[in-house]
Amino acid sequence: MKLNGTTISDIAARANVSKSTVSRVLNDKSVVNQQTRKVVLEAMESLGYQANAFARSLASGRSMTVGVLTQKIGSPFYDMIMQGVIQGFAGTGYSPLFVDGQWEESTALEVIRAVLGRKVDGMLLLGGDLPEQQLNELKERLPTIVVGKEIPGWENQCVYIDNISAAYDATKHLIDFGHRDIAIIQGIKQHQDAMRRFDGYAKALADAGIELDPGLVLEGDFSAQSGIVGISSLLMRGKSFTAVFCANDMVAYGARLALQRHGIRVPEDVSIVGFDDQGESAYVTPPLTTVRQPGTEMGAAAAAGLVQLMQGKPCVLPTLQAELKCRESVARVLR
Amino acid sequence: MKLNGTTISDIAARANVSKSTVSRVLNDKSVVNQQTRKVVLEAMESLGYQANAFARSLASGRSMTVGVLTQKIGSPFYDMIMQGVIQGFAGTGYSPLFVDGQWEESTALEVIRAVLGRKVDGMLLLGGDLPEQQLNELKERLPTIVVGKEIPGWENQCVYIDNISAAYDATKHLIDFGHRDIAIIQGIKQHQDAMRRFDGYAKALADAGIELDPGLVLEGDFSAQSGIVGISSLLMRGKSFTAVFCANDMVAYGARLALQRHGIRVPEDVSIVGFDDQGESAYVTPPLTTVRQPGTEMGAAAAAGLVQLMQGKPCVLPTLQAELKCRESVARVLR
DNA sequence: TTGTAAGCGTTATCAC
DNA sequence: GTGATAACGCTTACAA
Repeated sequence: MKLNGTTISDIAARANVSKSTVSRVLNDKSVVNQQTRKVVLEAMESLGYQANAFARSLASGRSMTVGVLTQKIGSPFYDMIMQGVIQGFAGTGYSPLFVDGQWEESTALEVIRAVLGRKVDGMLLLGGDLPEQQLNELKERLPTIVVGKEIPGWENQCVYIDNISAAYDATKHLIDFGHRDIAIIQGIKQHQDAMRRFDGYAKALADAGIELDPGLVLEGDFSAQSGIVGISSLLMRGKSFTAVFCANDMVAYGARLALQRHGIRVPEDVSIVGFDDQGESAYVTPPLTTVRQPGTEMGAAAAAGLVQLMQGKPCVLPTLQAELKCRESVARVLR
Repeated sequence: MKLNGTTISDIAARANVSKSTVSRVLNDKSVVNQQTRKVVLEAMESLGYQANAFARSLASGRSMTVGVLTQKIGSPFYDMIMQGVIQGFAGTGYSPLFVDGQWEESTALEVIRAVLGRKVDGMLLLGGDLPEQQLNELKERLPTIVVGKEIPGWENQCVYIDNISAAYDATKHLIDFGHRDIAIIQGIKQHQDAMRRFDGYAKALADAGIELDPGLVLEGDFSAQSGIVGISSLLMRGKSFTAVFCANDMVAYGARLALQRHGIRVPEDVSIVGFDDQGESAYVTPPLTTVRQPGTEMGAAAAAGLVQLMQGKPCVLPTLQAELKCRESVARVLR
């Protein structure tokens, strides 16, 4: 790992060729004499040459960098996606530049500006709620793909799973196990995923001929704390229920804890299903039945698609399926 | 959010000044006439100017970017640190460029090369085990700070907590509660943190006059699975123990699950303490008693220190303390 | 306080 | 196949 400031000229001199030729072998595109190429390569090797990415970008107009806007580095689900994104770009020559929008529109706009100043060749938006106009301006300007959200008019530039049918399946699973009084603790209200998960829940109930009881739908914000609050509210009001569908796994953890605090057993007395299948969920007690979102695959698919787009090729994004992981937090209700 | 390719010349023309002047107001450093500055600023505003970071870096030699080598984006503890790093750089003008070493030396070296090609002004190393020589070459070349690890000869360039005394405290807590047969499920063997946590455990036992029973020390790798395996091994061999100190929280989750599978209650029959205090730990059942590592603070401190270093100032890194969070996974042993 | 001009390390366009 | 040479957009002495 030599760490010097060797430039293209140095190696040109060393190899007795012109800068142009060096540049050619560097970019591998145009044809260079086998022998010449070899000499140049050797010169690079011995001088420990490392191309200056800035000079390259400035001259070529391409940065080989893509901006990745996250909403909160550190959230379990987006971490999976980020992993996938990293994997997806590995070996493509593009480097992801992560910036964090912190769930705030103004912050998001600001970091996007910053990243545009770095002349990224493309943009990956992980979740988040940018105003439509900004979104479209972005899309106009450079290849952009959105992960974890469906946006009208962005067909083929969004990677997401069908939250409605995933939530439908989760709820139906509960119904199949004999549950009828199924509570739901929701995610952040304006959040697209949260709304769709509710819709799926409602639809499953409707299809099973179960009337939706507003007293069983609780607000929440994707946090464990909101799971605790949700259960407490239910209990305090004396609502009877045998199952809870949680907006995500963190909410499920909180719900499970609150239940146990009240001496209510999971799954014997109350069943729980979560959403996301974050890493811990297979190991909590009882192991959580939850909807697995293929986060890694989503990230990787988005990255791959973006690379296609940046190379001017059309891109086809796969339709990814969520999958219900049946573990041990759901039991058949005794009748 | 205008997204055009306006350059310094455009705004120079618009403001009837030279490029140099525009550059001056851009960099805020040298003195510019109040009136002139105002005109230039207005021109920038109206044209939606966004400086080209590459051209800037190429000309100035500074990139205002720092490379952050992570070991595995997505691991709970490093996520906390990353959060802190992002916060720490916010508003400083520097942007972190995250690259992932994947716990592999060759990968790490490769991504470091890549990041050096991007002419980062500094490096932040989050954990990881680079060979000493590479490390020192790096340090020679540019401001570098290591987080989560103590390296001899890098005094004042490492941010870490004292794992030995943290593990000592955790173990002592168990001892204070009357436990004497305390098992430990370790982290990855060569890992510095893992070794120190073992040392702290051993020291606490020794200080309490408890002989260390090799049959109670289990290998592990920081995964939940290794927690399960550890407990199973203990049980299979019929070892008697009343407490388990786990290398991290994931291991603790696994241990707790394995215990429950065997009908052993936590904390009534066996107490557990973890390490890290990842976000879920306060909400699992029972809420986990664990050592809280101030990950966010560590990341932020490292970032702040690096900024100092990059500006040629000396930096003082704070000594951060781990803290035992007593929750509900530890009980007094009945005698 | 402001302007001129020489780079910074590459790529890209022409000739040769 | 290869080599000049002009960009690329900005910073920075050096003058004015």
